[in-house]
Amino acid sequence: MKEKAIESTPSDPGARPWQSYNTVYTNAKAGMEGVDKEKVQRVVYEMSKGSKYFENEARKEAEMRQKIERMRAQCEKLSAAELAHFQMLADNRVVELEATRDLTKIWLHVDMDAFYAAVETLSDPSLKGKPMAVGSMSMISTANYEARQFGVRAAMPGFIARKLCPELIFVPTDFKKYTNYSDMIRKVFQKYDPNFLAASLDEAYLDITEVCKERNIPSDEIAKELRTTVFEETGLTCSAGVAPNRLLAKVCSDINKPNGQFVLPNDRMAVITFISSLPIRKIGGIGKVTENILRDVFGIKTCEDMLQKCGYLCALFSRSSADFFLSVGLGLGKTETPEVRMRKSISNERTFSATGDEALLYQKLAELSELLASDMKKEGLHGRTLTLKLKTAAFEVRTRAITLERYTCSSDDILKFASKLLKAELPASLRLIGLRISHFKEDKLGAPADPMQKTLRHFIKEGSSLRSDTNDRCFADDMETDFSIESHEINHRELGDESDRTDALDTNEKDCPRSKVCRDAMEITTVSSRCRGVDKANSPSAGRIDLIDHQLEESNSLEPDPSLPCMFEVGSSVEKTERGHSMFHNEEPPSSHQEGQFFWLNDYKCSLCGIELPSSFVEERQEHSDFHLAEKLQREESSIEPKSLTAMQREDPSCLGVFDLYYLWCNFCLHPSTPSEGGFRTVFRVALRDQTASRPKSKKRKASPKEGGHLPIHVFFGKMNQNF
DNA sequence: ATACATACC
DNA sequence: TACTGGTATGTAT
Repeated sequence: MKEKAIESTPSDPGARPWQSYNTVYTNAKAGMEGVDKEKVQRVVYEMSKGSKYFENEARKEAEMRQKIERMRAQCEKLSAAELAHFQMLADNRVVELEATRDLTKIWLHVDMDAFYAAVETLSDPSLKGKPMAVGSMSMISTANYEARQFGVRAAMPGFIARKLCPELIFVPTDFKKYTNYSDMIRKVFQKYDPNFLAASLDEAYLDITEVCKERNIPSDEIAKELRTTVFEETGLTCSAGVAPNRLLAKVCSDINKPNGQFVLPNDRMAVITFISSLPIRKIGGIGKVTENILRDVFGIKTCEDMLQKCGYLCALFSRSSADFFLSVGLGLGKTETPEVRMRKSISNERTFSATGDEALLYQKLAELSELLASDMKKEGLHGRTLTLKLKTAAFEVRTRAITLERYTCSSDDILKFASKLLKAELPASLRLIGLRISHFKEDKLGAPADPMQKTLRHFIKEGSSLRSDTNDRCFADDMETDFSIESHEINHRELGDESDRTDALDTNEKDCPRSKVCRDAMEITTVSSRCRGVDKANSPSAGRIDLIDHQLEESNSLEPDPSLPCMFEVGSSVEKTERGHSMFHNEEPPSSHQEGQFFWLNDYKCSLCGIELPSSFVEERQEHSDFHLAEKLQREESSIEPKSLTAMQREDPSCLGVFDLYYLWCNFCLHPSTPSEGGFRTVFRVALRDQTASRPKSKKRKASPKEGGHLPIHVFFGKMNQNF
């Protein structure tokens, strides 16, 4: 009796189960061309099979299949009339979208090659040439190109990666390091487009239209030059894509990765040709699920297919989704630089080994609340909507949200409501808890909501270029606080000690380019005012405001360094006292520091001598700022809490309130590394000089006349990272 | 306004 | 042993 051997073929659904287990990291990435994909998939499958994670992935996959089936059915039950209707709608929309095509801009997308891994290789050159991954056994952030040859990829758990590549070297992530390098490359980007858009630590979009025009250099040479400069500055390679819009530029930067570039000319036919054969998955915003849906429901594989099926797309998707798909089909994308990019939420989450221990869970929640509140304070954010995120031991994600009566940034509030939300979900075995705050406070006009809060405008002379006439409505005339405005020219001497002042600056100029910057800043007209409306000596509002009005655009000499957001003055501005602390509170400043000289802190490191702040300094300052904030809030009760900058304040810093400034000083200056995300658009710099505090017993400095409980603030206008 | 899903790095 | 963390946005209710 002859029986046919049961032979598995690729069409047998159960024969090669690994083929159907696709995750983000089984997808191809730059540098994975020669990889045995079949083998990688098999290993990934074998390592994952049977786990909770795997089961959840299977569940998600099934849901996706269901969705696809639903949409298929929807397609089929479309009548001929309906189809004709949507087809017409779609055709019209395509014409409308085509009319928006803008080929006048040249966008460049820069993407560092294996950024984290490359940085780590710089710090430890022995890693060069060896397969290496940044991350842990749980998760890999980045793999270098050697590791990618084994199928090891970002977003792959380390233990699977090790299976694929037993000799793989793991390096733990060190965000501080990457942020440092990120600041360096952004400094380069800024030269080509001061308003460039940072997409992440290692990616940015630059509008190079102007540079190309001004220097009369083709875009490919600009790209080449930029990449060379980045390499010279950092030793890191990057790839670039040039195209008429950001969507295409992003696609282009991936084409000749690593260490390459691709230019798509500003020509409609070139764009159409380019896009037509492009697989939709290459487009940013189209991920695994969308790819599957578009392929399995509509048979769409390339961007060209989007236009082919535009009638169906308009029939089955929302307006915004359909528009996006049609735009992709036309090769359209954003070409303008957004005015301001405001953060919309802030969150944190932690994964831990799954537990149902409620005390433990509440403890984690408390930790997250503290963390979140502190992050919010750093950015001056106040939000109304709190979202609790949970991941069960089975990897199911749940979110529970509540919108509060009033805005808050207090960890007590957060914990209180987060606990309520959590309580309703217990008992549960959880492996992750997260908290998010959104719905931030911002009144549309960007004015301080506190009528008692003086804005910088109050301290600016009539006719000053910073004064904008449009907004006097913000400030009632009947304010109790009275500011006597005294205006005077200010020179070096007034800001520092009498002795050796000029010499100090001159001697140090070569070694410390910063000192030049500061000297220029000091040669500017100052307006100072005195507030006597608030009695408390310590109150931030009882300060004398010294406003140094300065037009950055007209003076390149004050070009601020975005990676050095915080400025202090040796010997006077930063001292260890009740309300101020010095880097050098237990010792004399190093000899490289001159009395009255300004220096800059970057990641708590001094720009002059590189000395690092003692951690006690950081902690003390944190407490200090919290103390004052709490005190202020308590005192002000009803009204106004400090906040992040509004669009208007960015535009016109004279809208800034005194409390806002104080807040910025407390919470921003103390966290100089905070603003490294995002571009460089914001318009000013703040430093506070506390003359009321008692002087340390420094031999170099005699106690200077006290200012009778006033708290002077120096404000330097200049460009700065937009995210603070 | 809330819940959940998708996407990106 | 072990499958992240932070932000934005779309979709559905």
